[in-house]
Amino acid sequence: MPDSSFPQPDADDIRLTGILRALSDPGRVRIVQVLADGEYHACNVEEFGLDIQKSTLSHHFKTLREAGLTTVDITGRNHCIALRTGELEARFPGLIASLTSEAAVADVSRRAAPE
Amino acid sequence: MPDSSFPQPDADDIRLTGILRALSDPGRVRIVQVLADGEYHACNVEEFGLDIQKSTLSHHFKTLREAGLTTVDITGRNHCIALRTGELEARFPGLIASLTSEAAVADVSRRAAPE
DNA sequence: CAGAAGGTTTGACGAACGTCGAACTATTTG
DNA sequence: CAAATAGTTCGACGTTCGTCAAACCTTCTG
Repeated sequence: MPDSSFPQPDADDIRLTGILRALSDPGRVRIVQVLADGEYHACNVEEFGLDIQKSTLSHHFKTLREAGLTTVDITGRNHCIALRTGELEARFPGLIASLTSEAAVADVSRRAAPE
Repeated sequence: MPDSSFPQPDADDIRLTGILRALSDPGRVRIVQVLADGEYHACNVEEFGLDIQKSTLSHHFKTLREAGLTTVDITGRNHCIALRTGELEARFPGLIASLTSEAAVADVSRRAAPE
């Protein structure tokens, strides 16, 4: 059960447009791809290698969670997030798989257009 | 071959982040879903049922085309667009299929949250 | 209990975005 | 050739977004 102070939508309330809106930022796509291993990951900057401040990262976490993509686990002062893989697959079959495929990860890793 | 005055990226230059950026607008997602039948569709407002002005629609067409999602065919004064289905599938397998699945179309059709 | 550690929240700022109406271009029709 | 048609481009507008630094809140540690 998710922590009540970090609300997330019910599975039925996850909207495709909300997901796509959340994934319009390359950094957030990267986060989802890192989470694709199904594990919980610590909510710190090093974990995702994103060269942004922690307040910005926290904002991205919030955006992903409110879109229904992630869930949070809090133990002590450590926050961890994970993909809601099962619920997302049930709702939009194949979507997460295609976004975290080898081709997708390779494309996002190569950040911008090679000049 | 695409018309030179409506440039589109080569298949290899289609970026996932570009696609997701283009699809962050619900109207553009809707357009892609209408195009999912593989046919060319006229570039007019009625075709997509989107309650926006034609200048706005044209802006959406441009965004989709520059992201590599669509291609244009011009005959006389009629412009038609189609999804670049094959190239997109080759580049990001399963992505378009998941975005235009029955579940995805149903979700986007039900525009906002039911109160 | 004082301080450190791990993240979140707040407020502000500039950039990017969706939208529209008006002007424009090219083609077809009378 | 003049008017109509199909759609794009331009310029302007209000809004939303990503970003950061600073303040904040909990939990852990000495």
